[in-house]
Amino acid sequence: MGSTKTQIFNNKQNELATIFKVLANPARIAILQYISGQKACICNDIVDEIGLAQPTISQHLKELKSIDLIKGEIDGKKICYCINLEKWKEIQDLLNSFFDKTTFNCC
Amino acid sequence: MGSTKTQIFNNKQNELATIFKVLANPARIAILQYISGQKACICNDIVDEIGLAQPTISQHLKELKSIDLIKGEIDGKKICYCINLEKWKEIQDLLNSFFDKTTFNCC
DNA sequence: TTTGTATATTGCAATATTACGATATTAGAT
DNA sequence: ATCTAATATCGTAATATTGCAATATACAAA
Repeated sequence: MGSTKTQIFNNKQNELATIFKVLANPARIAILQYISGQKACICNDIVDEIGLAQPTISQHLKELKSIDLIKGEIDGKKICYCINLEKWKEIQDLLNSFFDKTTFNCC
Repeated sequence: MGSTKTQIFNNKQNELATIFKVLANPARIAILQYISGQKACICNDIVDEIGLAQPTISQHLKELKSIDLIKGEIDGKKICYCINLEKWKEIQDLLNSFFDKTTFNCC
């Protein structure tokens, strides 16, 4: 008890929930907005910008990476984090198809 | 420590995160899909359909109601839950505007 | 090769979420 | 009035998430 019963749902439902979960945090929203507005995206800049401790930011970046929403290119001792545009669009389409399919109403 | 530091983020970011959080559960996804495909949407039907206990479903419905994603009309001793189409579209637009604004890339 | 800087990982405390049994509430049926 | 069915609420156990200090790693510069 306590954990989500993923076994009783189908893959699509679990996948959607996972995507929503990654986005369900204001720090991660803020990180995505910040990354997408910058040319050079370094973790330490994000730390200064967002106002959370460096390990916390690093953890959030890891979660964003877990669904390939961002990608990090190593650049010397820094890492340049970028939006993964391809995946970004793919997820937007997936969410829209969820919203479009679930629109039929009963009342 | 432990709870999200909502104070350091702006209203839009927190609002988006809250919406994503409500959607970040396969049971709630399944409930939305089920409700939208039915004409008469009663909680007990949902319990049978989803396979979670009645109090659990009731709690999930409450969370969906908390952002007005669904509305429940009392019908005798039953309650007819329906997608709130207006809010549904509003949220879809909000998410799309987030995805569209955050698309600019650095790499 | 030591030093400094950027980022990741670990471990842990605080808090939130998920699920459900027990119980309450509400309303129609008997 | 009492019974029954549908739904909500309460209380609680299990698990997940958030955030951070401490520490590790990786690399460039001195």
